[in-house]
Amino acid sequence: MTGRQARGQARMDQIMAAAAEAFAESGYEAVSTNAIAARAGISPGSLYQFFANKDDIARALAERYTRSLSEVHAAAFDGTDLAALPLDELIAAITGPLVEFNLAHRGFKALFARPDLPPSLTAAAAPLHAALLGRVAALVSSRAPGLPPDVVERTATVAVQLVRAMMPLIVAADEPQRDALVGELRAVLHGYLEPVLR
Amino acid sequence: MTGRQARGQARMDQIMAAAAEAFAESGYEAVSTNAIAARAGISPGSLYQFFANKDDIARALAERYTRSLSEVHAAAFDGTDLAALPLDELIAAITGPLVEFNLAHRGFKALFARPDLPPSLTAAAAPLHAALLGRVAALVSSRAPGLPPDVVERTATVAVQLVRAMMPLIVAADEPQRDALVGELRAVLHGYLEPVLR
DNA sequence: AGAAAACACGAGCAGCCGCTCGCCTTTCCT
DNA sequence: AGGAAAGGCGAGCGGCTGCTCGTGTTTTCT
Repeated sequence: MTGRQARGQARMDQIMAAAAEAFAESGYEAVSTNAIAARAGISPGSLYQFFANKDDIARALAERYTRSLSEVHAAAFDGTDLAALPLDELIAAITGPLVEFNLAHRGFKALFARPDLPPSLTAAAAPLHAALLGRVAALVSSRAPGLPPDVVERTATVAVQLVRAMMPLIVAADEPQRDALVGELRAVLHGYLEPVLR
Repeated sequence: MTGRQARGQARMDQIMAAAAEAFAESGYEAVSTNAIAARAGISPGSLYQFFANKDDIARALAERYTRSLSEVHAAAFDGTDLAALPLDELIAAITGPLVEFNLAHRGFKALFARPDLPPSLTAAAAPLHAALLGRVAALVSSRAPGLPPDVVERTATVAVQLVRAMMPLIVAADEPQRDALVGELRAVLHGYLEPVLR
């Protein structure tokens, strides 16, 4: 592989970092490509040497987030034997890494949480979301073996939605309040799941 | 009051209806003013005879939604003596009208649920949101008199957020699934609130 | 009837957007 | 050393957007 990989890769990282910041501040479509280039300290032309168009930048960012988040999922779900844990600890073991991820990558929400995201982003996020749902559903099913499949899936959907709903509150809060809100998230999940899992 | 109130008011309603549809379909900034005018069957120039600019259309829509929703709130909270109701019925009495409102006005979410809405909209929605929070907080406080004020407020914030989180799921679902999801919403609220209210 | 106000039109303006293209510089390969 | 690839630049293009303005029509006054 010849080519300028060191310099080029560094530029791509610069651009993606600048884009992530800008998207987190102002949202995807409010940010112009020229603004991203300026923020990265390069010219508009240089930006298009590495990315085909604006969507491509988002796609690359999404891919990076997706990879990172899927590692978080793997660590959270495949680490210890979750089936044996008490519900409280199960919830804490899964929500903990998710909260950390969202705190560390604040641009993530800005890209994926919007209601009208570009199709390329929906496509990029779909497999990850489906995998997460599947993992949660498997967990629900294993802890409440008698449950009909449609109830399992609905329960998983709602649980995932609850986490996504509380995340903006948690991320936006300052440190002292944040821990309390994480506690509330766990209380919500516990209150919802405990009766279902008998 | 002289002037063309009948014709003019009818035009304003046309424009707002067209805008609400378009916003619900594609989101606020994806919709051009020329597209709104075309959809309303009038020229771009005519549109600007009734609205100062694009934000003004959103503001007028928001105001209409706000007024309507505040009536819903009033009916839901001030109707019967909620303090005497069992928790299940209290939750049902409040969530019911809210679900109905969101089903009837699907443009509402499109305008207010976006993370980066124009400042004029945030300003328009803020008092309503604050009032809702206050009502919920008052209810929580009256049912758990010993609770510290900051806990009351946090509980109300979370409860409101839970409703807002489940609403997109409910609105997007088809009829048979919808009722199940409304049931889930109530189960979530019950599971969360019951321990807090002892 | 006649004047004035309100309504309606639609070509087109200024401005921004995503993106290109011609030209130069730096880095790598042999 | 010298050629080729990769990186870098920034003026500016085509296109779309929110919005205007001159002109013409309809309605409501006295």
